[in-house]
Amino acid sequence: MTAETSNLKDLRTDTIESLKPRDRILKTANALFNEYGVNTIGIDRIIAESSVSKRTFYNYFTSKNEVIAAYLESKDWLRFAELNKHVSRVKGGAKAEILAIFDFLEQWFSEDDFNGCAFARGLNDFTQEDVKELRKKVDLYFEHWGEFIKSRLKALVKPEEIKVLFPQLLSLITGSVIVAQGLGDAKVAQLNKRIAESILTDY
Amino acid sequence: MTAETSNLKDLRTDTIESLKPRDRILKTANALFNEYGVNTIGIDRIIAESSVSKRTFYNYFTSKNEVIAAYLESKDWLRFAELNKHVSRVKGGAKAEILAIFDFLEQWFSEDDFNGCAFARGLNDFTQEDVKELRKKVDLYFEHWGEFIKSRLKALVKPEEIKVLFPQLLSLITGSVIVAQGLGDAKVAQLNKRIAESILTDY
DNA sequence: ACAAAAGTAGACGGATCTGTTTACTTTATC
DNA sequence: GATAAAGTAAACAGATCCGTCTACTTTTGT
Repeated sequence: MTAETSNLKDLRTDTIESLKPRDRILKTANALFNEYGVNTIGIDRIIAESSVSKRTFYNYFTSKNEVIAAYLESKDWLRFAELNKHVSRVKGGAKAEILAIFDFLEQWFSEDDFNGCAFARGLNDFTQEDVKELRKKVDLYFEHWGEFIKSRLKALVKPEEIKVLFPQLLSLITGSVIVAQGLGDAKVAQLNKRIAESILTDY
Repeated sequence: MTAETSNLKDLRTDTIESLKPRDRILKTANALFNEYGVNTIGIDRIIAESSVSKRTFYNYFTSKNEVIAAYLESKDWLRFAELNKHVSRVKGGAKAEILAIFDFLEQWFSEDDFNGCAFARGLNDFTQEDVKELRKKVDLYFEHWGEFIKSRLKALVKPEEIKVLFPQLLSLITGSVIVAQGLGDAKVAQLNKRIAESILTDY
């Protein structure tokens, strides 16, 4: 995330009116993209709901894709900021930190604006040539999960076992998201935490 | 699926030229929707690539949404037709049949046109009012997974345990899809099969 | 063989979307 | 307080997309 980019965490506590134009745009875009997806939301809608003129919009962003990129960057940054904050309170080493992911997920799924994962969406949305840069943001997000999980696994298991445990844990995480979204059931995170415990039981 | 609707399995073996107009449309739409998603593909593209006139298109389908609906119905029908065929060869009762899902998944992920799950996409694509009917098709698909899995679990465990095991198994399945798509790794299905074995180990 | 059905080709209207531009107003800075 | 920066409002071009329609040709059934 660039230095001049506000992050969404700050924006969440402010009212739209109190924000500067650029942050109003970001906050509105975040809400709309989150609810309806980046494809079905147009620039005009973002402009109207953020009470900003079109000229101002294009003064801060050179294109729609750039807003989407900023949206993804913010999501990525915020998700891991919150995850790290959550995990930092956990005592018990690498294993406990991995298991804490699922408590974090349950919390996330319980937010009233939870609507699936923007990056899982992105796997499907950003397949065309003109959105390759956005697809890179998606890949980055999954790499961040890789860094988070593998750095903990390294303290627990041998390198060969990471090749098994990492895809398994990532499946449990992403599967939780889909099931929570599809069945509307946040508790699935705790059910999958039990599985994570069992596959890490010897460590 | 309605009686006059051809299924995609039949269409796969035929060349485009040998097919009747309606089937050419379906086959082309299937390929394009699968690769680029239903939102980024327009009617004109489908018409051009299926070598059909616009009039003919609208003679068989009253709207774009109707083609998407037919596409989803075909996918749903074909997926469970193949899954049931796969499972029917398995000896070993309900548990073995559940585990066979993951072999089926690996096979699916290894297809060269694998590009994630149309219904996981649909969870995100079909949120607007005018595509409620399409969202219903998505819900139906997940209900079919529920029927498939729960009917087997009933033979193995008590009803309360189904409430735990079903979301867990569905997470492993959907998580496999996302990870296979995101990391491009079909082998994740086998890794998750091990987990499924362990959570069903006492049955 | 001939009429009806089904097909092709493609123009067209109306809507929508992105991004540019013009004309004017407010805000901020020195 | 004057000037420059930043904002509003909205028209506009160009592209795309869905669905309708006209005009013509091919196929099919009896």
